Amino acid sequence: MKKNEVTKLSMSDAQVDEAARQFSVLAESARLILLRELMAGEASVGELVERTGIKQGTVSKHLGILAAAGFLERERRGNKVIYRICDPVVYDLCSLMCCRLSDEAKRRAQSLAD
Amino acid sequence: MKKNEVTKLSMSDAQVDEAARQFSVLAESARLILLRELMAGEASVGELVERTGIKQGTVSKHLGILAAAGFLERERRGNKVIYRICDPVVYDLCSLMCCRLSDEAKRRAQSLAD
DNA sequence: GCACTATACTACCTTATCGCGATACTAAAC
DNA sequence: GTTTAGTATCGCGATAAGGTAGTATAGTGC
Repeated sequence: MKKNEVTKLSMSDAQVDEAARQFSVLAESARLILLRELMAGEASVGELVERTGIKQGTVSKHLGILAAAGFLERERRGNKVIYRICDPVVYDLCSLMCCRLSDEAKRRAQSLAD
Repeated sequence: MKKNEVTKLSMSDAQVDEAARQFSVLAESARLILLRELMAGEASVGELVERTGIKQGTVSKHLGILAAAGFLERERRGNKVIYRICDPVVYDLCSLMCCRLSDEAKRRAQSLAD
């Protein structure tokens, strides 16, 4: 499957639903913050709670959602659970979105200059 | 800003919020369906209503959301309004997600084989 | 101006999901 | 086996978003 062929007309409605579901997993500030932390390397739930200030239950829930979506993988290590990014696509998706945001910012600055 | 530097640790919480908002725009089946149609070329609201079977009010609303997010641009042509994709990033984001989905499918098939 | 078509806007209801607190589970340590 | 730290889950209230119907606005042709 080549990149530019994939999205043109070949997606079934079921695939569209699934894609939407995948995007919705990334459409949450808390989850992006967790991903951002995990981009620096694997971490346990407790470490992420400490670093982000998000409540434990909430962190656990979001990590579960990210793992269920296939972005993260879990590993039990003693009485801790380690999460790490297991799909490099995460980096690409976030990079694209970030570039897009900076471009938008430039565009808006341009508009203001008029 | 280089691609692989962007998302590592440099995003502020405000940028994360904005990124989440952008992803949430794509986290909707109806909007992905409209994007899929528009990937074949520009189209009017009426044409999109016809092709997708989605109600006019709903189509108009979603097109408005996509345009507000900077994915689409509007052009009034007579008594019709034409929409078209104005940000090529859309193709990349959707391609990445589609490739990811097919990979996931393969992974799941592999798991079933065990 | 008047009818007709195309698009946008508003209000309402429904559904989904977030964050939180409390609680239950799991594994190590004693 | 009991305790303790770490993690997961459940139930709740609140908030946000989607879909629809109805209405308003804008352009076209007579």
